This record gives sequence, structure tokens and C-alpha cells, in this order.
Amino acid sequence: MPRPAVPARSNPPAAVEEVDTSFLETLLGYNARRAALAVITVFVERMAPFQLKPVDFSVLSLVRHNPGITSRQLCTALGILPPNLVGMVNALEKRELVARQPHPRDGRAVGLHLTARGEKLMRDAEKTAAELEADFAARLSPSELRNLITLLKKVYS
Amino acid sequence: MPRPAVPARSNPPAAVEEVDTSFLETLLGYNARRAALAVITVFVERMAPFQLKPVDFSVLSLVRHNPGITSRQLCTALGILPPNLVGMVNALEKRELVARQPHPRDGRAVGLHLTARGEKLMRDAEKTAAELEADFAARLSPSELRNLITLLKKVYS
DNA sequence: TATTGTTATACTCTATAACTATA
DNA sequence: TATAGTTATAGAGTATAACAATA
Repeated sequence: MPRPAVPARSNPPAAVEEVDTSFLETLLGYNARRAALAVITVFVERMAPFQLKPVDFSVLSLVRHNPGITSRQLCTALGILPPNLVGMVNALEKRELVARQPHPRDGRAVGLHLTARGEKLMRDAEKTAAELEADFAARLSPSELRNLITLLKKVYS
Repeated sequence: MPRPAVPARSNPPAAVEEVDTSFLETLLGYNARRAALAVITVFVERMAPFQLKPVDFSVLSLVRHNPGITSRQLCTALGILPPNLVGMVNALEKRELVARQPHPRDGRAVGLHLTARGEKLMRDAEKTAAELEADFAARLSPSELRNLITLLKKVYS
């Protein structure tokens, strides 16, 4: 039988002066999400001149370092679902940053390659990404940054 | 003048055997996002019995440790926009986990409190969250986990 | 005049089912 | 029969503008 929705400690209708987040701050997920959000926010700002969102950057970077990569391989590597990648690649193709070429051995698949324009853009964009790392290293100290990345990899692999 | 969308290195239409993600793995944002995703995925599974999504958990946990907290304070602490919090709190109120009470000093504001049912649920849910931490400590070693959380806090604060 | 809570609404992101062409 | 790419579409998450009540 449903009980009435009455506060557990109903007597003092107190006000909260400063919010206590100490319990949440003990949780790895909470801290990882907030850190990811902080970094990605800066990333978005720095990539705006290139008109690249984080996903676009990841896609183009993988294409750059894996010329001929297929959509399926991109989806697996980045955790994107195939239907959601189609529109991204179409947009990047319309901007003449990537080009689709027939796969040498599999007639169903399509290999993705950077165009000269895409190569030029990504050379600058990856340089910008590397500079962002350097800036966070200032917040952290180079060895702490290396340590952090090592630990993060242990978490997700 | 627009150049034709021709691959930069067009000669060998090569296939990619194994995807090289080494550049992305040097980036803090990429690693932080993947780690957050990994932890949150497990979190979602473990919280399913309580029918709590990560946001619901965060909201209820802050209400638990800050009885009388206002919507505005929740939004600021969790980075949620006010219009998007309304529906969550309504749903939690309908489940009789939280109750709204008039704010003692500000007639515009509403203080949020856990009901007895909400208190009981969150006692178990926070215990489950703490166990999840312990499981990840197994992946990492307790001192590495503490170190990781410390470094993550440095990143976002 | 500014702020809290709210509604309405739009835009993005993510997820599922189903089709086609090749294997 | 299974897989790569695609389409259509639905749902969740996130964003802005505007309003009523109160400060």
C-alpha cells in the first residue's frame, strides 16, 4: 500500500547554505565525467575555427592515420553506431575533407581517405589538439599528465 | 576556387588491417571520455534494479546530503539547466522518493527532501555505488584509484 | 529590476528496425 | 546466411525564449 509522500526528517524545514558534494566526489564515474566535460569544453572552443566537433575530429584523425579505413572500422573504434556515422561522413565529404574510394578486396565496403584539403586541415587541427594537451600539462605537471592518462587507460581497457 | 575532392595519397587504395588509434590515445579528452563511459556503463547496469539513471542518482544523493536543497542549487552543482530538471524532479516526486517543501526564507524557492522511501532506496543505492568503486579499485589498486581521483579533480577544478 | 520555478519548443545525440548489395 | 552501408524514425539529452510569482 502506498505511503504518503512525507519527508523522512520533516521537522526542520532548513535551508542549504553551501551544497555538500563530498559523497559524489568519492565516485570515480562522477569525477571522470566532470573531467572529461572540462577538457572537451576547451577542446570544442579550440576546434571551432576548424568547424570540427569532437566526433568529426576523431573521425578525421583516424582516417588520417588509417587511410582506407572503412565505416565499420570507424564505428567500432569510436563507439558510434553505423546509422549515425553516415550523416557525419556525408557532411565531411561535402566539405571535401574526405573522399570515398572502393575497397580493394571487399565490394560492399568503402575506404575513406583524406583529401588534400582534409590533410591540410587536420595537420593544423592535430597541432591545436597537441597544444591543448600542453596547456593541461601546465595545470598538472607533465609527469602527472602521463600518470593520469595511464590510469585512465587502465580503467577502460 | 574549389578543388576536386581527390584523396591526398590516391595511388595505393590500401585496406586497413588493424586500426591505429595511437594519436587519439595521447589526448586527455579522448581518454577521459572513454574512461567515464566505461565506468558509467557499469554504473547504469548496477543502478537498473533501483530504476535510477546516473542523473537521478546524483540528484537524489545531493538531496540526501543536503536536505532542503533548491532546484537552482541542484542545477548549479550538477551542470543541469533548470528546464531540464523539472521533469526529473516531477518523476521522482511521483515515485514518492522526494517531496517539495516551502523554503523557510525565500517564497519563490522550493526545498527538496527525501521521503522515507527515498531515504531507504538511496541507502542501498549509495552502498551499491561504493561497491562499484571497490570493484574498480581491484582493476587499479587502491592507491592508484585515490591518485586517479585526485588528478581528475585537478583537471576540472 | 533580478531571480526561482516553470512551460513550450527546438536541436542534437543516440538507438532500433529494415532495406540493398555484396560476401 | 551473414556483413557493409544506408534509410527512416524514435527516443533521450541539451539548448533558448518567455512567462508568473516573489525578492
